[in-house]
Amino acid sequence: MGLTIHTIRFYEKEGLLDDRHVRRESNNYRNYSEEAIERLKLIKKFQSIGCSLAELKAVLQDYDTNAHTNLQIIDWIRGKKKEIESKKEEYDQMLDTLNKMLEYKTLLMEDPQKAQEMLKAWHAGSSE
Amino acid sequence: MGLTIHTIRFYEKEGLLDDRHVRRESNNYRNYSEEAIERLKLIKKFQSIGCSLAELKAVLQDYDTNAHTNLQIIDWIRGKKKEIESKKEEYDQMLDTLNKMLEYKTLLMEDPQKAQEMLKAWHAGSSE
DNA sequence: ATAAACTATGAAGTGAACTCTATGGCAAGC
DNA sequence: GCTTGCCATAGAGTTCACTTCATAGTTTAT
Repeated sequence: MGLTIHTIRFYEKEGLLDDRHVRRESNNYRNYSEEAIERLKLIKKFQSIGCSLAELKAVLQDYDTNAHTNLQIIDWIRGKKKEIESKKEEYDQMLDTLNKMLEYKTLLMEDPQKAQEMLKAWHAGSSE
Repeated sequence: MGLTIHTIRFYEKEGLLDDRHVRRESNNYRNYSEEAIERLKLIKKFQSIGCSLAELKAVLQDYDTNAHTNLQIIDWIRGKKKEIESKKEEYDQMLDTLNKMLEYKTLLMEDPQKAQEMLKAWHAGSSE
């Protein structure tokens, strides 16, 4: 599933997987449960959107101890949603920027003079 | 602008800023041009969407030498756009997941039994 | 039954992106 | 004129997330 054995053991060592996820066979070899696979997928997903392992560890532990922190978890989820939404906006802005760059570079190949003008107009507007 | 002096000097050392951006005064102190500020903003933006400094260095250098690589830059921009778009999709999926988690956790506080049912349904469906 | 290929452990190493330290020059305030 | 504070440099240290290494036990293939 795209993770090396070393990475998974590293996660285990860091406390992202516990006894429920990793059992030992008679020869001391690791045996990963279905839950482990679900959890690793979850880790990959959250990680890909910028969560650190430390953050994930804290949240996952809270999450599965089902402790007295449901409200805190709900807060965390809400916060994450906000983060993701603002990240998406940033991405939209970047797409705008990239589109401008693309337009400029394309124009530069077709009509360098007009490209120059475009550059000036852009610089004039970007001071704000 | 949210960067320490150390970070900026580090960028300079790494070749992300050059003579056009950083001039020296008679006492050898650095003097940053307007272009430097624009460039640092650009770096911050691109970095925040996951570009490495190495990648930025390469692209920026190509970009401002105005060398024979316009087509390559255009390709890079197109590639980046794709990346950003798929990243945005990932974020949407994450929002879904978070919404489900939120729903579950909220339900757990109101009606633990129903929450259990929800969890089972979710696990049954998530095998795909 | 012996070698090849897997598993285990703890610990050291890597690369990215800073961040800090040590040392010293210059400059302004009291 | 001396301290305080900013600037300079080179280089060491830090954090994160792995990744590799050294060593040793286990399983499988020939």
